[in-house]
Amino acid sequence: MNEKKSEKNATPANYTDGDAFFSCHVELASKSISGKWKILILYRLSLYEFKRYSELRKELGSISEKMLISELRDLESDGLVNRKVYPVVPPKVEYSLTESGKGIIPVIIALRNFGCFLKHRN
Amino acid sequence: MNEKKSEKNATPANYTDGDAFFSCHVELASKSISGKWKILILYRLSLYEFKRYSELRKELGSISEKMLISELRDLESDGLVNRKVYPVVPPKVEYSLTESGKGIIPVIIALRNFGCFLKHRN
DNA sequence: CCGTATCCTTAGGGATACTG
DNA sequence: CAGTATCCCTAAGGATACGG
Repeated sequence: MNEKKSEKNATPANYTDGDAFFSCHVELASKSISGKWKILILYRLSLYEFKRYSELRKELGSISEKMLISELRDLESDGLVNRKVYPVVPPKVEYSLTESGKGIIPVIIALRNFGCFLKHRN
Repeated sequence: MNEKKSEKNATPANYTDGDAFFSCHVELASKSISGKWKILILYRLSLYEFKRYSELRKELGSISEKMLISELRDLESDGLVNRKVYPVVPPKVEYSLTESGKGIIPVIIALRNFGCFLKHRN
């Protein structure tokens, strides 16, 4: 993995992958989580089997209705999030990660670790 | 890790962590890579020990001068990227990941895997 | 409860030209 | 080569009010 490039230091990381392809994959993935709220929403969803709209809203704190719903719609059309409507009154809607959506979990974990590291350096 | 929540399904992920803290870490990390180009820049830097400005620009293709330089400045002041100026003419400037910056590598790898997975589903 | 609909503001980002 | 300096514009995001 870490092959010597010069006599002095090793390359930080060689992912042993076709370069253009790799970039493309990273790009693809990062696009699906772009925006101020997407990863935080996905993170929240990853903590529960199902999550109601109102709960999500409460936990995310400062997000506006508009943003929450539009981000959820994006994630839904990307196939990362499932929306389940119960035909009851008052309305009940539950969101959850799809199988594809669960693929984001390792990313979230890595991000958590990185954030934790950032916080405690110095 | 995956404790049963109902009789039917397991919780997708319980990170066995203080919830508020966790969210905070994820948020912190995601802020430092927000923006259209940051992860792609970090990814590029992670592939090499040092990378010259012009090379970076070439590899990133469609990025504008303004964006590249401002993203690099952001990353620099976040302590993720190092800028080394050689007092020669014509000018030569090399960018590299700091030790903190290298902490992003697992995130990039996870993103790559996720992107790869997204691409090949169906 | 779960959203829409509007309006509004800012900043993210791009194009181009110029400089030490 | 490695940036600055401008100008410009769209869309991301926020606040609020209303609707099924």
